[in-house]
Amino acid sequence: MDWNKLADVLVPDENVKPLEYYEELYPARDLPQGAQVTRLAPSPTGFIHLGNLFVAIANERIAHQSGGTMYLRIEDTDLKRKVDGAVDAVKNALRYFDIRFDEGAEIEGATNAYGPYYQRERAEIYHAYVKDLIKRGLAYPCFCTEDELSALREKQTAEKKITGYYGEYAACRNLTEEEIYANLAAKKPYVIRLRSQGNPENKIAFHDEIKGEITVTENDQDVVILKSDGIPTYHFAHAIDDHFMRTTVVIRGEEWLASLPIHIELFNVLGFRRPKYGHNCSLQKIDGETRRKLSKRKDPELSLEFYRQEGYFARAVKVYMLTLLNSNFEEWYMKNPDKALEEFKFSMGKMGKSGALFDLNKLNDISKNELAKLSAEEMFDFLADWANEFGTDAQKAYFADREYMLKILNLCMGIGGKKRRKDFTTAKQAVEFIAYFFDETFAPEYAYRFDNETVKKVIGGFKAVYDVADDNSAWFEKVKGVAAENGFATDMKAYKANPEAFPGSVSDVAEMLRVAMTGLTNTPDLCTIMQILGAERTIARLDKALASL
RNA sequence: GGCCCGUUGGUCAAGCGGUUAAGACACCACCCUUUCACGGUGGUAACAUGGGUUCGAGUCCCGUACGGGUCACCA
Repeated sequence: MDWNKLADVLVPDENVKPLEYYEELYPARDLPQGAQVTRLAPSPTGFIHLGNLFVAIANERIAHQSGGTMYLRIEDTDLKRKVDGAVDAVKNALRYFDIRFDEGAEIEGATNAYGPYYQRERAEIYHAYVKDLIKRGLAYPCFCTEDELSALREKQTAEKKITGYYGEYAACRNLTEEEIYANLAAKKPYVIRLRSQGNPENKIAFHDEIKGEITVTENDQDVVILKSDGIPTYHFAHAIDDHFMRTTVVIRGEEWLASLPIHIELFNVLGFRRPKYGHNCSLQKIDGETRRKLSKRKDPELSLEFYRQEGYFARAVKVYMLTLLNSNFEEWYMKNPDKALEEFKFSMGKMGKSGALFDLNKLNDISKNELAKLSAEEMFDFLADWANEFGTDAQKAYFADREYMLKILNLCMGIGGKKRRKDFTTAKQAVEFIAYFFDETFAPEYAYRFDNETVKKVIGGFKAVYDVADDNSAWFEKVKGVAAENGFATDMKAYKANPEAFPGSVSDVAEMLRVAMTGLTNTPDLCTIMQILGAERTIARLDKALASL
């Protein structure tokens, strides 16, 4: 077999440059000692979810805290899945979470010296190396059809053999020169496969940056490296691109662990030095009885876009991701609540070895705490931005009167008090929560824990003495007065000591008034709410509540 | 099914041969309290399982079970 001739026929010289050319075009990066080069390499499906962000944050930290570089590469080798605008979607989603790329696809102002960053535009490089492999007898054309391959798979399954294209099953591996040229002359479509030299009996010890020492078996699959359209498969593109883009660390989901043997062989055969790998466990979710990894298809609610729509505070999501990513982050953050997240020393070794279950409770708690750090003005902007993009018209209108809204926010956030309140978890929830401050959206569902007669007496009694000019203590004295008139305990200690002696306490009286005013049982200080609403609307609401009884 | 990875409270998790087995979220109770919150204190609750090794095992080894991942001209 004349491999040189075959290589020339399959990949004519005029289509590629000598291999040294590429090595010179993409020289080793000039970076300080220890600096890491990482990347995010999504396929442009337009869908980016929490798992992507999870990996992105890890890659970003590893690169930037070492003084290195992170770039964005687009794995668009599968045109069936390509979606227009997907690259912008990825960039926007990540920018929302403050993940910045130093170079790569669509990254303006960067040198982008290692591009192109779209794999489809890198065909020439792949072809040059495919040609080299063919010359060396390490790759060959395969003319098997899809039907033949699935027939093979069925046969192997029936015989309980390992499925795949390997060894004796690799029919095209040993095609004669005549057969190959005949097939080519007949214009049969073909792919290029690797002629694997491995033996799965051989185990290789491998150090994974996250999982530690693991064992992998040698690859013996003659995997496709170039598809019939001349575009490489992921495996081949990964080896070529991460070599020439001079990636030093590849952090990717653990679903790639299974194909690591292929990648190891590819790097060996190409004569490239491997990057370090860290295979990180995928985020999981409970699906009925079982837990499983987050999937694009099944979990659209875990799309990053979902978090924007819900109005999650970006920093909160990031903090949550970090607590899942590095087990010692949470402790560090508790000790250093005011430091920049970037000051935390991120380490791959601290990444979990088993998949974490996504916990909305925890995220919500973090969100409340993060949001409680904002000023009223910052909160205004955050909520207004969300409402403008996702809110109803009525909700957008909330923000027309800035002074009024700031009063509400100061109250709801507990600004000026000893301790901040933590009523808000997301922009959406917050905007819905404050709906009762606006008559257009005030739609109470009164639910009292006392009978109508009592409620009527309480609300009526309070209305009779209410004066908008009262300060907080005068106001509360009146609430107590109403309580006393109706036999309710005005002293919590006395009430607790002997609850049977009273129908309820001031607390219950306040709750009735609160429900009447807001429709809710948990709102900030009622007195201030009445002040913000003003005398006229307060009376109107009390009347409305009375009327409903 | 083959191969790989994993298994500490409901959830996230510390732990690297000797601990009363941390902490956070959630939950419960109590305290504080001028209503709602915030906050504080305390509580319930865990090493999948069977064998080894060892004076001693959550920690090391082997098996079992269970869970996850993967076996494409998708990434």
